[in-house]
Amino acid sequence: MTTPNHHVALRAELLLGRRKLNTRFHNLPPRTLKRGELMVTATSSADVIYYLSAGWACQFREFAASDQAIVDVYLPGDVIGLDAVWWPLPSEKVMSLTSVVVEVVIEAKHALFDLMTCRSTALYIAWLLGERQRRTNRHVAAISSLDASGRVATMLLDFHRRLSRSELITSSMYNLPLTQTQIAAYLGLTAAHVNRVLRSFRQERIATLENYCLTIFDLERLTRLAEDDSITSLGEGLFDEPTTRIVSLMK
Amino acid sequence: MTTPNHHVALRAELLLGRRKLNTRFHNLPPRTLKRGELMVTATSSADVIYYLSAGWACQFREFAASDQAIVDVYLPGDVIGLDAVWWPLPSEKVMSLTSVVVEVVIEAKHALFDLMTCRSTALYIAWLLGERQRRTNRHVAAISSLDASGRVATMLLDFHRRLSRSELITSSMYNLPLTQTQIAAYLGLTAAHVNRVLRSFRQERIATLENYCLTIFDLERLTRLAEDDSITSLGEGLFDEPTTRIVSLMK
DNA sequence: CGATTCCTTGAAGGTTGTCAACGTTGGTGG
DNA sequence: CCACCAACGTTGACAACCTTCAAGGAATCG
Repeated sequence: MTTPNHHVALRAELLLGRRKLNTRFHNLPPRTLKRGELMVTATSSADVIYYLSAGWACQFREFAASDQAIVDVYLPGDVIGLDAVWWPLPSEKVMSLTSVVVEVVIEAKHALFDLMTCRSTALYIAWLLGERQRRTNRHVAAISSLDASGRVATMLLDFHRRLSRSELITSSMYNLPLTQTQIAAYLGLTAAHVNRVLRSFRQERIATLENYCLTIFDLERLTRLAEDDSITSLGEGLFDEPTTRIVSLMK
Repeated sequence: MTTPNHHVALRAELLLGRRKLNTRFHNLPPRTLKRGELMVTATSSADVIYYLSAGWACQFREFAASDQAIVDVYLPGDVIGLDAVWWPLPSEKVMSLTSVVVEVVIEAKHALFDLMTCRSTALYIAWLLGERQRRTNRHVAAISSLDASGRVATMLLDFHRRLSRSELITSSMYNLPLTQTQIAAYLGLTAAHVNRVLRSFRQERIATLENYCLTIFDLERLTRLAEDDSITSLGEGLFDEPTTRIVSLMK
């Protein structure tokens, strides 16, 4: 049914939508924020959509006082606020992790009507939301089924892949502006244990994180850690039928 | 800036979009699936969007053989496949947890063009994607910062809230068609430990899960478990400045 | 040079996973 | 109808992983 032509047409339409969205803020002055500032607070209504031109940011949720979970990390080129525009009060906040330059895509909720009137823009926005969802799904799977070293490895590789895709990452080395406390809040661990995992990575010559700069030594082993390494030997289950093995969640 | 008028207009537009989307499948015959069938497989391309009329389903990711993480659970009234339409090969699969009735919203990728041409439909689809993202964010926060009983409590309350919103849940009692193994895969635990938590809930007269039927006895305590209960006494941190306490992720 | 934040490390303890076994249930075929 | 089998629930003992707590060091900033 779906011929390659449709893929091409969809891709072209998405690119057009991105261009149209970008024209919205090319005449507006960008905003700059210092490290640690809140972008989408509970006070100001959340009807703002930002384009993150430079710097990192994170979206987090406060459970009780002094206990926060980082839900997502935004890198340069990401769009912030798409998931929160629809609701009057955001349940999460967005904070800059570094100095940050943002462009305002829309400022008030009624601008959504203009935005979604254009088909290519609407397609592009849905595409952005879908991509974000996919990223979060990977994160959920990693957090819920990998141990600490697997989670750290997944995070390091995810940042690396996203940076490589958009910016020019020369080699296996990039700037990672998260404190270990923030990494812990992102991965569902404690800062102490993140530190231990990083130390083991350093000792095993897999990767090292010094002064907020990550260097990957052994990409292959890092990738293996990020996948599920709980299966080291497969000798015992050799006589299982393939059906029970493949869909073991049921039947 | 954003007056109440815009909220009203947005709400009206969203309702219109939902109606328009529903008309797409009101003339198509629904599909029925048995329990444990795959809906969005890797073999058939993922260009399908379903509306889940009846039954439960789940989206899961396979790490290695026999190790699966359930990323999301779909309830009647949910739309399935919105996050995966854009990509040629889906990284996750969707499986029915019960017998299921689904309506086909779109069958092939090029139908997206029609869909997004209409502004109200485009708005509604973006709203659906945003709602899904919010739900996942809550899930991430719960998994990464709550212990086992907190996660189970969060899940039970989430299902209860979603069912109450759409269907007619008489009281604090609903059908929960997940096996304990699946609950574990959803919450990042093991089946054995889920069992222990459920037993403690039963013994403490908080809630009970028997024959896939959940009964909530003590809604208040369940809610307290779902929030962060790591703060039992707040006597020690009394002299902290409020600033360091509120934004402890930084500064 | 305090003061603060962040990194680092060790010891102790708790929560959770692993493994094994058994009981129950429901479905299937003899 | 019964026997068998598979899937699910249940439980206990033990180990592993991770957290908690505490303390100290390094770096940055006023």
